[in-house]
Amino acid sequence: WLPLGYQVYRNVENIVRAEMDRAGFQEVHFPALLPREAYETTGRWTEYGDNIFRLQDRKKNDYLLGPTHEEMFTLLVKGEYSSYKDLPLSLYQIQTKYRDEARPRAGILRGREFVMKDSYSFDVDDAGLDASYAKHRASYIKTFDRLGLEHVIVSAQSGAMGGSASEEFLAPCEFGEDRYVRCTTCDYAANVEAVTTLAPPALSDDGAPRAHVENTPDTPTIDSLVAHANERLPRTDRDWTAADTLKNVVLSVREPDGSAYALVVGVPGNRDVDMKRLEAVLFPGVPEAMGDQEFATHPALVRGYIGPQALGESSDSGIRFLVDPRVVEGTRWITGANLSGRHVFDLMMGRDFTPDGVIEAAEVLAGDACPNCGSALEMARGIEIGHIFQLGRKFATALDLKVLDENGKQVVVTMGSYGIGVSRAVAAIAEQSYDDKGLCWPREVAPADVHLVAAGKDDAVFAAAETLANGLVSQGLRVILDDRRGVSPGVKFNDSELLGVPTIVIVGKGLADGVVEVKDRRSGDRTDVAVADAVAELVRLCS
RNA sequence: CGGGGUGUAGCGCAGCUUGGUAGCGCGCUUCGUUCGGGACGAAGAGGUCGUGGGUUCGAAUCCCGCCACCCCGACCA
Repeated sequence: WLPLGYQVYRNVENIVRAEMDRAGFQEVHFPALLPREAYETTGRWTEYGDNIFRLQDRKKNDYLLGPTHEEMFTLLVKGEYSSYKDLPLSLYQIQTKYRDEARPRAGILRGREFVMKDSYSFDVDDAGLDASYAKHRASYIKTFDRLGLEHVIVSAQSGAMGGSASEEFLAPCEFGEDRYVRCTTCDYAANVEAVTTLAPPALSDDGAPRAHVENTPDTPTIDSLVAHANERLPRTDRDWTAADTLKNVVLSVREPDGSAYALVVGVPGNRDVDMKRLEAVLFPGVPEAMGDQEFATHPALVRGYIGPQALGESSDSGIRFLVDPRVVEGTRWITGANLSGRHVFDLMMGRDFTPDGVIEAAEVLAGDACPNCGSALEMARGIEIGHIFQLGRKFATALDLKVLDENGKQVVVTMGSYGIGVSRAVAAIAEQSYDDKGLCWPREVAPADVHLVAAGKDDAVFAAAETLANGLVSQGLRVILDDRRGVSPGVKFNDSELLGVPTIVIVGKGLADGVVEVKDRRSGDRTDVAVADAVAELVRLCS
């Protein structure tokens, strides 16, 4: 962090802290260097996988650099409190976190060391957790508003945190790493990982044709299959499309204990399997495309012509088979016949095959139906700036955090955890506010209130600029004074726009008429202000 | 981890194919002129060519290893 950037960072951190304090949460501070034990107890020493930085001290004891602190906060509360009267309680810290990310990138937006504000709520019952969650949610909205960050709240997957309800705060940005959908009519919004598919109603099988196997040589891909079907086996009412086919994707899923199993996912042929969604629903299992070698050990699988008849845990192959929610009872599909060069047509779900269950793994497309109201969904990208979880009792149970309730009975505490990426927020603000001239900081986070440019060569200009700067500082404003001698005005003007301080004041040729020029960085509007009134006017502008 | 790319002056890059005196722009230093929208002239400073090895009379250039960084994918505040 260089001087001006660090100033912005500190402003962001202070706003986050102020809003936490205002909500009644208390700040604490843990070490980043933590002993292994607590993380071993909750299983996250292994479950968190390669993302933890692990190290040993001189005595060969294991330590980790904290990726998040649920365990430590749980132990803190366990040590300090023992009564329901002490709850509800919310604690937070603003601290450097370490995660050995598979792919750090984009500078400050995603580093392996970053600053996060993490808070944790503790309640005796579910209603209390709901209230604490709502309180954090409201506090986050206020915080991001103050930071000048446009944000959307979307349903999310809880992933490695576990727990039930989870929402993300995303800053819309075309360079964001997260994709999310938003309903065009109702208020539904969700990360693509968490979108639920609106399943069509089941169809009756009255009068439906029997399944029939057809020769479809050289059609290992969906495109070639659809083309072949339209040419040789045309429908009378309309053309075949990829959506009429059932694509069966073969995967190998590795469990945390090291074991692996084969999984086939059936999705309509017009959609790919979205690995992000798949990972989210299979967590902590880790899916990957099945390798050639393993593929060869499953004789039931005919590459390019895999069909559901040979799949399912009750079938001869015993291979687990899950389908997209759109594959409902009575729907008929073109799919592999488990024979090279052949496909089966009118294969009916429920009549001709029965999968082991349903899985949300097909890619989400713009225009898909909203699970709430059925209207079209639109797709956008965003930067994840906050994430809130209802953890429930996972950590409290593992670490035995209990309090006595009003009946004198031990009850397990229920928890929430809430994060804001503080250092990332700096990047998100920059991404949302820059223009073609440079940065354009919202006033509350800007590295200064006023960027004062002394434009000219006369000593009088520099003297007046310095006097004005002192006047502003004495009124509590933060000022950058560009008093470089011998640098042409154009250079200074451009630099002031590049740095993005919200108010730019030019002391220059107007001085002869007793005025300075006040420019709004964002709008570009300029006004002349009498030198005598400048301090008062700027104090008003910057408040 | 899989795929692609880059390391040469403070920054951005050319040179490498075809081995032989290390170059351009910006920035920097000094002097002079200029001074409200990225000024001009003159004179300068500045490089173990990422790193280790090999081939060669000779390597930034060819060969092998390693390291770092960037981009795309899976992971996340």
